[in-house]
Amino acid sequence: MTDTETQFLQTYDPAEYERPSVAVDLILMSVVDGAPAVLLIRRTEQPAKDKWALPGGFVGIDESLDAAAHRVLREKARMDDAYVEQLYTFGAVDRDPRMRIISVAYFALLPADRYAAALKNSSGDLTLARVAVHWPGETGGPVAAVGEDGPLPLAFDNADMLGLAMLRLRGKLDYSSVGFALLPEYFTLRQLQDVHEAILGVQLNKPAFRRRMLDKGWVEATGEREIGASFRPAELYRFKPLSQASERT
Amino acid sequence: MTDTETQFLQTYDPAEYERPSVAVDLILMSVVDGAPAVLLIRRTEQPAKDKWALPGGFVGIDESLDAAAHRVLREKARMDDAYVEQLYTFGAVDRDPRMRIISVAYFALLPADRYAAALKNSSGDLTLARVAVHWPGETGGPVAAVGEDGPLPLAFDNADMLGLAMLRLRGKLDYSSVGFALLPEYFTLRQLQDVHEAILGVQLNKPAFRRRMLDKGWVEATGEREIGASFRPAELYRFKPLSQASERT
DNA sequence: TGACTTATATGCATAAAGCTTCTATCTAAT
DNA sequence: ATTAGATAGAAGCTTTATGCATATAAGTCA
Repeated sequence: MTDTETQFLQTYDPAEYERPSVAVDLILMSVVDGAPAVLLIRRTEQPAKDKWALPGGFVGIDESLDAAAHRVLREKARMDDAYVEQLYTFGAVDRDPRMRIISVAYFALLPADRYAAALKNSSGDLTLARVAVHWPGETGGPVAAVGEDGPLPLAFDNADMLGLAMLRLRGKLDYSSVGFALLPEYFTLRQLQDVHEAILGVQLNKPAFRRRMLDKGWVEATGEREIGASFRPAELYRFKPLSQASERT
Repeated sequence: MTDTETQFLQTYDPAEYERPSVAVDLILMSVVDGAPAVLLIRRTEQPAKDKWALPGGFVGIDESLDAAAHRVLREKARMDDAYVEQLYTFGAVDRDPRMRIISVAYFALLPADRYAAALKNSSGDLTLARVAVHWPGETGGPVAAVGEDGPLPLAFDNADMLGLAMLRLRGKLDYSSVGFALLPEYFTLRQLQDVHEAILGVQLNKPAFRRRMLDKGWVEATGEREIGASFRPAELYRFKPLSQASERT
């Protein structure tokens, strides 16, 4: 910083504007039993008491947005090392009845088996709800969450956040490697296709899907085969990031 | 709002967290003479004095993010009625030396001829700088702004914002109708192709481009032809939004 | 051993996209 | 009036991606 900049700072009044609160919300998704799923927390306090909310938290004054998202992932969702990507910032004036809160939504992806521990210790305030998308393709719009015993009412604008996350996921699935964040390290091409079908909500053609995945160069055959299959075991593949950094954001 | 929520609000302390400032920055782009261009404002105050910055402003406590973006478009960029879309939120702790400022970047598009009035009245503090993208395809990364007399140094993280805007634009150009926001109401297919080539930074095949545009059903022939052309005048087309709402976000 | 089921490969039809070439239509020069 | 020059626009061929049907391979289990 230059000397003149330092001088400037001493005369600057940062209290000139009334400031909103800034939060991050996490759309932590997975694919469970052939359907997209999202991690929700039951609200025990007002507002929106007893509704279900995305894990979130306020952004600290000395904390970057990305750091806040990872902190929420750790502390509220009890997970670590997920694929995390900023999604959209929700800034309607009345989106939270308490006060003005601007929320930066992040979406995060983890394979289904990574949720088991967190859900066990949660004593019912955490749940991995099925996501019910009622629009075709990439139409967009809010989506609902469904638990074991029916629909789970979502707090605030969380249905919109969830809808936008599904939209983004559908859009990125085919030209980026996000899909692999939903699978364990070793997987069969059938599992990969199941994940794609769950996210997209459509059936895909098997030979074409397989060809496309292999042609993209994202997957690497291991020579190993799955075990415990009732019939012919499929070959196990591994995700192989492209050497050329040629992915969209 | 329920009675219990009202009761809750009376006991809630909104001053619990130290809050960051929230701003919006506008990447207002166009295509001028076959090259992408962006509207910049010369900074006359510290910090980053004499550097060039994207038009921006703080978000009012009773103002939505989208409303703030449109206000900046009107007041700082002196434009109205542009295509405006939220891009990304920049939240690094030290991105502004004055204080913690989280900035929600919006990108906006206007045809080149719409800038003339604003630039005339601006007495040199506004400029429409050429955007120099040095990465191919959708690699991503910061990009530079170039004025009449060479590079224009950008303030803060504005080069990153500009880079992300170019990336998003490249990504959306082919499957969404954003390209038409850069053209006047009536345009030739050649003009449309020129815009696409400027944004993408590559030459496109003419017959293929024409077929694709016509097949998508986005353009509508008017029967009119351009005037003043030195040779055979091309037919004028008009943008025709699809009846089915089938666009990605 | 053979029926059953899924994995994997192959061949064909269709559709989209790139490339080349041809024709049409205007201006401007002679 | 005629023609050269330049671009618009159309048509045909080739290549490539994708959908679909089918054949073969490789396991389990009765």
